[in-house]
Amino acid sequence: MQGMMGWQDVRDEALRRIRARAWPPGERIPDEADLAAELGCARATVNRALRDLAETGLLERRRKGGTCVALNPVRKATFEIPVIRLAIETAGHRPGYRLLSDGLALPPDAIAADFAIGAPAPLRHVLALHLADDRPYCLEDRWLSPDSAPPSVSFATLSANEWLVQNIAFSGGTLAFRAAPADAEQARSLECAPGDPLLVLERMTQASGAPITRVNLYHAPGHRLETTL
Amino acid sequence: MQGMMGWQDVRDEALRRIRARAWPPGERIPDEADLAAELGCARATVNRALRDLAETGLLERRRKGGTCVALNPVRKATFEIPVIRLAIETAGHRPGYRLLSDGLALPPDAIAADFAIGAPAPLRHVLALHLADDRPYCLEDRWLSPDSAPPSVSFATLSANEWLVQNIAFSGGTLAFRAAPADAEQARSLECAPGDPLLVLERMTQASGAPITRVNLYHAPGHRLETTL
DNA sequence: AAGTGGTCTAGACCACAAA
DNA sequence: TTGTGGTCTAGACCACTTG
Repeated sequence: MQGMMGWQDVRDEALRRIRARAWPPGERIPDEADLAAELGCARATVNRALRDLAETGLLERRRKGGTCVALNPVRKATFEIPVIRLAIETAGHRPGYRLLSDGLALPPDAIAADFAIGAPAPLRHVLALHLADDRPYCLEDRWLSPDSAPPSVSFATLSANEWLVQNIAFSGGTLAFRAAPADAEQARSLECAPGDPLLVLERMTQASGAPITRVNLYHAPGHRLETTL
Repeated sequence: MQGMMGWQDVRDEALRRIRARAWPPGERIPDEADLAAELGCARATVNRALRDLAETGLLERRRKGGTCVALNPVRKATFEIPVIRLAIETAGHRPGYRLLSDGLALPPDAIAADFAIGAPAPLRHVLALHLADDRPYCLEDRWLSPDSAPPSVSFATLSANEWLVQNIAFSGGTLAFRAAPADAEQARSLECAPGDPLLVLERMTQASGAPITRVNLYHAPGHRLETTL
């Protein structure tokens, strides 16, 4: 006995063979049963290990087709999207929050399209500024479906971001990054110059298929969103 | 028998209870054995389902502590980072590539720090432009460790991006997004105006602990990086 | 038709952390 | 100390897909 082979050990051994080109890119590797026999463990253990590598994009698995080393290992980067206030605290700063405006308004076409509204209808529009150590951190520009938050809910002290996370059953959505120049209003809020490049995070949130909220987060110049591969 | 309960069914049922507040945020849920008995399946099946929900941040699990519904569900967004050429093709465009410069140079301090170089030493510096339908798509600004690519390797027709993916055993690294104004040279390459906001993707790649390459990808104005939650 | 991964099961032991 | 999740096992059946 060469010691207990846990699924992580099996995964590491497979990784070693891939990196050593013992299993070259594009090649088919032995099937689960053979590997289990060779490594002296159950097939379920091998399955767990190879499934893990497949999830990270290093292996491609197909029934009957077997398991191959991916030709173009697609890197998968994972970002954690916490509540803004927590992100600020985690970075070691004192969070602050200021509601700038809150009322009904006609959404621009791009937003209306996201809400799949036929006829133009006013939506609740909330503008708020998040601060880190009293300096502008990001500008929250949010449109809300009437179904999501009753008008009685005030975002004066608790950000919509936080209220929604705690009160709405989230089920899906999309996320996008882009860069955009600060317009006059954004520049005033974020205390930067108009035209300064801002990192924009666009989020669309749905619950049970229906759009709940559409938010743009305009981050102050210099902001970096980082993760580990 | 109420039909076969697969682990995905168990996961969906748990999701339903979380959203219906039958399992309120912060509360402890029944342990695996109880759920298995209630749902009429094996504990391993319940384990697989709850582990899945824990990975997405909806549940928090601790040995002996049991399983709780997360108080502030941290969303995890996953981006797929393919080879640039494939990203362009996937978007339905014809990929193009042009090497702009390739030679030894002294890296700026920020880059040198990433390579953990004590004394200033020249590194291989590659500038290349990726095109989509003959229009600028992104500018690749890359520094290479001497260990990674032998000087004999030419990036004239095959991008460094692609060569590295296929020839270097990747093991880890970091990724960051930020927004930056185009400088004069970037503007010329990307055919935009100086100062235009660019979405910058900074990537640092390591193999077995040693830095391999450091790249900045400057995306043409208007570029959006999207994903699904 | 047949090979391969996907999953379920029942039982067991272990590791960790809370009481 | 003890409860809970983490994992392994051996065997089984099924689903998909390729030849």
